[in-house]
Amino acid sequence: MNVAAERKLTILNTALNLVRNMGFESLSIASLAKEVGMSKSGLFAHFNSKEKMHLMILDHAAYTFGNDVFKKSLKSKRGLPRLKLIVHNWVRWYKTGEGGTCPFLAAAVEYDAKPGPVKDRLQLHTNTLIATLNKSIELCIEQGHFKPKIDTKKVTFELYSIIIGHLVYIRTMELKSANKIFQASLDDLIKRNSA
Amino acid sequence: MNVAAERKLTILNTALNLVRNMGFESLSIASLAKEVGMSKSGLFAHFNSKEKMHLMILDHAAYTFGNDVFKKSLKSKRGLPRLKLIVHNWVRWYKTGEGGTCPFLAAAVEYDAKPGPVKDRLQLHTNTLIATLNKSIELCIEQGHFKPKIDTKKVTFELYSIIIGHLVYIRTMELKSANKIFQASLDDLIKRNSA
DNA sequence: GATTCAAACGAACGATCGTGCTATTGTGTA
DNA sequence: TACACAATAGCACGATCGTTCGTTTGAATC
Repeated sequence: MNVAAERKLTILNTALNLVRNMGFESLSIASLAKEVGMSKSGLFAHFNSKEKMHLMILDHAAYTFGNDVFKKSLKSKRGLPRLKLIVHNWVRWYKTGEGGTCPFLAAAVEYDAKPGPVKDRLQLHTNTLIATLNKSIELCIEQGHFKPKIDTKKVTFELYSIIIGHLVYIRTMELKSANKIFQASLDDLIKRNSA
Repeated sequence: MNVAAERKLTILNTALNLVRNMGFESLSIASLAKEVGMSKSGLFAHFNSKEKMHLMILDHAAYTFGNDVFKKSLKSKRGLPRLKLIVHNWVRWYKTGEGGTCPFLAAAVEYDAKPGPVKDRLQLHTNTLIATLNKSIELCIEQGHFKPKIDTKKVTFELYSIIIGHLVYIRTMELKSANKIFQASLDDLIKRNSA
């Protein structure tokens, strides 16, 4: 990889980590520069505006998430095994000490009520995420693992919901039993929809 | 009510609205002062520090939420009717145009990784919220509406999850069918646990 | 080795941040 | 009505914000 491209990747990875631990607004260009180890103006030149920086972080988050969660699940057989791996990868995103909250959730807090390019991008990525999850549930039907009659939109919603719920239980409440409860709910959800 | 107390209520209500639409960090003392219509230093005197302001907003959010969602549900008969009203009141919190995201979710984004009094308070309120929800589910068992054998912690988790999920579907994705999907999931959850 | 061009830097800008002061206003009580 | 005191305002502070500018560095090209 290019030297310049590597540098940019380092910046975006660092930025993503910071955003996932303190939100978007708290991430100043100066603090990010210090974290990366370069000057404020030097880092600024990579983005040319804070809004563009936010957009790039959002894109990088989507790219990273797509890789870590969805792409890595392709090595499992399509259908239920793959769906399970997706959930497993997803949950790992929140559990690792290096991780943090969902970057899209962080963006949502600050941008849901602020129309503009950032909110649009956030919406795009969130829609893609849900659509991808929905697709992998449809695959479960196709493979005969789930009942054909189920409402995949509803199942997608429920699965996404307990993942976000798990995030809150783990990070905000720091509940010891969060993993166990989540797993029980997940198993139950799968059982309800299994053929 | 006292003039001073009324003023403080106005300040806190305004602050809460702002927080629910742009997060905690974006809420500066100056911007809040302007919104309320008073001077920066005049408003500052009410809190004496930004951290204390965040704490008071958090407390006010908990108080308001407790009133709007839980206290107002007491007029319904205990058990399932009351639980349904709780959920109804809760969802209304997100749907009104004046509303916004969950203030505790907003705080979580910025404070989950920052140990200190604010995170402690956030944790306290979130725990209380979940405990109260759990209690009202236990009441459903007591009243014979829910099966006695169900794991109330798990049901609480699932109910809380779809409410948060609904919030994301409504506010971030702005999905037209969000209400319908949520209602279907809610009905399903109730049916699964009904005696 | 000279030239070129992008990357990074240091310094500075106006604006705003949170936070102290002191003075002034307003409210409730004697 | 006069007094006491809380509430608010005005002003200034150092720090930090996003941003601009001109300069310096470093690597690739000729």
